[in-house]
Amino acid sequence: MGVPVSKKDGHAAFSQQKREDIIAAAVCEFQRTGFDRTTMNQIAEAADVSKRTIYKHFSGKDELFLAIVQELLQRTESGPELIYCPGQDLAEALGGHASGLIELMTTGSLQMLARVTLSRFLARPELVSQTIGNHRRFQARLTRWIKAAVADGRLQAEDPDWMASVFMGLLKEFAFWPQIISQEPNLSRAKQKKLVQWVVDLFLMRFALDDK
Amino acid sequence: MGVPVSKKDGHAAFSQQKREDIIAAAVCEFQRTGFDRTTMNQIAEAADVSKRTIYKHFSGKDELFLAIVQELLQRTESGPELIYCPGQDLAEALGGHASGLIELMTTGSLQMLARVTLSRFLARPELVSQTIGNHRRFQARLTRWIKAAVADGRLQAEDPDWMASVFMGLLKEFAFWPQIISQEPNLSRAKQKKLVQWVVDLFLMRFALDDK
DNA sequence: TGAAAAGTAGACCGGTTGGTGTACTGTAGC
DNA sequence: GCTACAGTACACCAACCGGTCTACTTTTCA
Repeated sequence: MGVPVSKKDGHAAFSQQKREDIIAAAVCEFQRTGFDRTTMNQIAEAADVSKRTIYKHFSGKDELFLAIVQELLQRTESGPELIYCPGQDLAEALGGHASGLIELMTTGSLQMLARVTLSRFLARPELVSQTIGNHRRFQARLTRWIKAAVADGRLQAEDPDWMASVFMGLLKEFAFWPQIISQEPNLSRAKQKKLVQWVVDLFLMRFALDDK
Repeated sequence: MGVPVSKKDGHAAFSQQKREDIIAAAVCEFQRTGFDRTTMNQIAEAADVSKRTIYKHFSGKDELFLAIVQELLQRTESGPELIYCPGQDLAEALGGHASGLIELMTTGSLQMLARVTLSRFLARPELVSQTIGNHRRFQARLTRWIKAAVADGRLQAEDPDWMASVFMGLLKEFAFWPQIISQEPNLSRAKQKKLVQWVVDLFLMRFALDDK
């Protein structure tokens, strides 16, 4: 059941490769045709794998989907780090983080993943709590950083979750939603930079306690 | 093909009623079970109509879906009006508009419609350009208002689309996306009010040329 | 090298579903 | 009553799809 992992590590290499091929193909096909309209045969063919092999790795279509969600979570959660250090230049730290986030959001493969999972989550809302849980999860790092900065007396003592949402909301409004929904082209480097600067500026103008 | 309209008006009344019943039922069922999992039989039963009748009105499931999207567009586009008047209190105008938007976003039936259409749009991106077109369409009114205010010398002369997106993005981040995706409860009246005030405040602090 | 594990090809099945065909009723104008 | 058209009831179909089975080959590694 689940992932077949041999006792000896080396044994899994070939198998692991197949598994990844399947996931990659599934993501691609789900994105192209949507979850319901994508057939297992289609995925097998795209992965260049026998259909039976898919069922050796995953109990069924649903588990395949879950594996994809896990992949998405892993990728977003291993995103840009953000650690608060006293005396740190706030603008610089925030700017770096924002750039990292935008980089992540503008990755083609991540966008595809996001479309697939979002589409399914909208159709079956009960899946959200079962897999992702709280959507604030995606701003946990930022929230933690803000808390530390507040505790250090450099940001206003408002609700850190609120503050993080302001920050993320602005980034997403320009660098995520239009691309995900309307398939607008990614922001150019120049526009990315301008956006980051603008958002960081706004954030600090509104929430910073000292200007330096 | 299309809507069957008899030569004599009176004749169409019954037919028209049936058509509306079908759409209403389809909306309801699509919301409950999602597009793909909703069957034509199910819709027919919910509409208290023979399945054959559905096919007399719509060529198939897809056309039924399009009719529903039209309904959604109509409802959002007949949303809160916003007209610029010289000498107008900017904060008041923006605040009123924001409240209207939030009211719309927190309507249960609209949220469900949004989920159905969004889910489908994410799965079949080509439908977006065929139906909604540009996503800025939903902020057209606000953009027009901003343009007028800029022309009147009361707002900074930045890109009005950008400014409108900042405004809308913040509202959506708190009053739309969490509810649509994670099924979070709607904002309480108090929180709504606080959000509106906060966003309007921020917007004017950043973009207004005079403070009064 | 050889046995166990993994992968393959493709036939197969049961259930579902969008959509039709058909024979019928109800109604409204001529 | 006749014609035309909307609606109805329901059997029916062809296609599809998730998943299984089987007999077979390939890979892995002790």
